[in-house]
Amino acid sequence: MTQRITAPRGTHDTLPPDERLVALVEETAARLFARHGLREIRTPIFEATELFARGVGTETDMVAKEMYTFTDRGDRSLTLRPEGTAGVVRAYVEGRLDQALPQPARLWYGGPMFRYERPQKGRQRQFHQIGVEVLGSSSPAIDAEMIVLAHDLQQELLDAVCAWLRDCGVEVPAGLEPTPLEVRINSLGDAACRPVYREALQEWLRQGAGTYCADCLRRTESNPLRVLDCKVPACRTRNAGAPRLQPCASCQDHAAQVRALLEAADVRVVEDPALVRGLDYYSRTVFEMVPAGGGEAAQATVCAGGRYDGLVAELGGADTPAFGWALGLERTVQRLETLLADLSPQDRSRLRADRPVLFMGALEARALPEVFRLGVALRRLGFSVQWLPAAAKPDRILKAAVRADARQVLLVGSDELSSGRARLKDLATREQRDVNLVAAELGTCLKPAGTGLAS
RNA sequence: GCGGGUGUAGCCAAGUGGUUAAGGCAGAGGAUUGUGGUUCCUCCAUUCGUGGGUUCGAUUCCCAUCAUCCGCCCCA
Repeated sequence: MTQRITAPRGTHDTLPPDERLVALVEETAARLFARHGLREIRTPIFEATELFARGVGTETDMVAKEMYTFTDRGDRSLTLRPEGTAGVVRAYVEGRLDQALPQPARLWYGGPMFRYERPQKGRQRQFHQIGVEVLGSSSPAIDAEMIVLAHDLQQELLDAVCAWLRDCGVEVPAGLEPTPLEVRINSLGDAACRPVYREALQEWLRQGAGTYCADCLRRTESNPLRVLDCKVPACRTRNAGAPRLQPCASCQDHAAQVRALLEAADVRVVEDPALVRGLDYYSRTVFEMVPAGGGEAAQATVCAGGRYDGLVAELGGADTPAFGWALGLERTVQRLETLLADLSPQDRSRLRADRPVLFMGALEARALPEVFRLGVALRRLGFSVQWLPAAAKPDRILKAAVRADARQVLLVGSDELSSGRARLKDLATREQRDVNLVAAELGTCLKPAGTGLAS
């Protein structure tokens, strides 16, 4: 046998029934985005390397060691995008969306991202994000609106999956759900107050240098805020006495308003002063959604984002405040999968996009064209129809119909061909009724199947 | 990038330095003579992730490699 080619490390195929889960997330998100007036934006999967270096920050791990960078035949340095925001901002500036769209511009995107990392559960080299970006407003109401959106999306997803299971005729397992998410939030300050704090913190850390772990010593110089996030117990204790950010008046005000608005929307948040994001562009509000109860799974952050008021200018646009977040598609699907975890193989096999309303089979080869013709006509009328592509005995067709989870079944043999009539059987009630072999007429006799969200 | 675990069919999984690698689920075909999920029968790994080595002989021991998982780093 020839050498088999496998999927590259850190990539995966999406196979049924997960493909439905993925589509459900995409559909649900798109629906919710539309309600918020967000428009989709599609940007290239690769960009000039310089874009990420400047936008995300040269010192970040993402840029320093995780980029898929290559040189094309024109000797340009290009990089497979490791995140979505930089590309969207680039397009916003390049496409003059500050003028072409009413401000703030409300955008969403989705697609694959690439980071060269050691794969683990919840962390792939090619993964997918769905994200939102609102550019052109510094209002705390935007922060709050987008965080509420992220929060509500998760609930809608659970509802959508449950609805889908019901449509498939599968019992929704009681009490079986993913651990609830909690929204953690922090303010990083702005261009006025953050540098001052950073300096002060760095100074404080250097004084106590001897008592910190090696990572923290390194981070003291590269990214002092991150020291506060260290998990080593000794460092944690020590950090309790670290100076806190003294946000300037406007930052305090901003944070307070975000808090108040979230409260008004009944979204509970956990203030987390240690919350630091790994990308340089964040300012003021940052947040992430993690399973409540803290650290069971290491790679469990489902959604994260924040305000990035300086990025647009950094990338050559006008001074434009903005807010955005991204959710990890695989991590989201992983959570939803817990709803399917306990299903029997029988139930599992019923998980499909669309339950057929009719299953057809030919009893003799000469009836096959008629079955085919009817099937085509019914599908053109909008019905979900399946059939056995070869003549078979009745019990065989019935079995196949049951396995396809069809509502009704129609057998066509020589008797039916000559009379032009056949018996339409309901698989649940076993009742049969006489129908003409005319698609339009047949259509009126078909019982609607559960159609899920597709309808 | 660092440290560790695992790798037998689509899934779960037994197994041993020695001719033919259990079993279950799923899948395919058939029987019960134009009407179904039961039952019954048959089939479904020349091969134990891959490549070397040790050995008379390796799925079993050793090395390498690949993949995956856990922790760290970091992140969605």
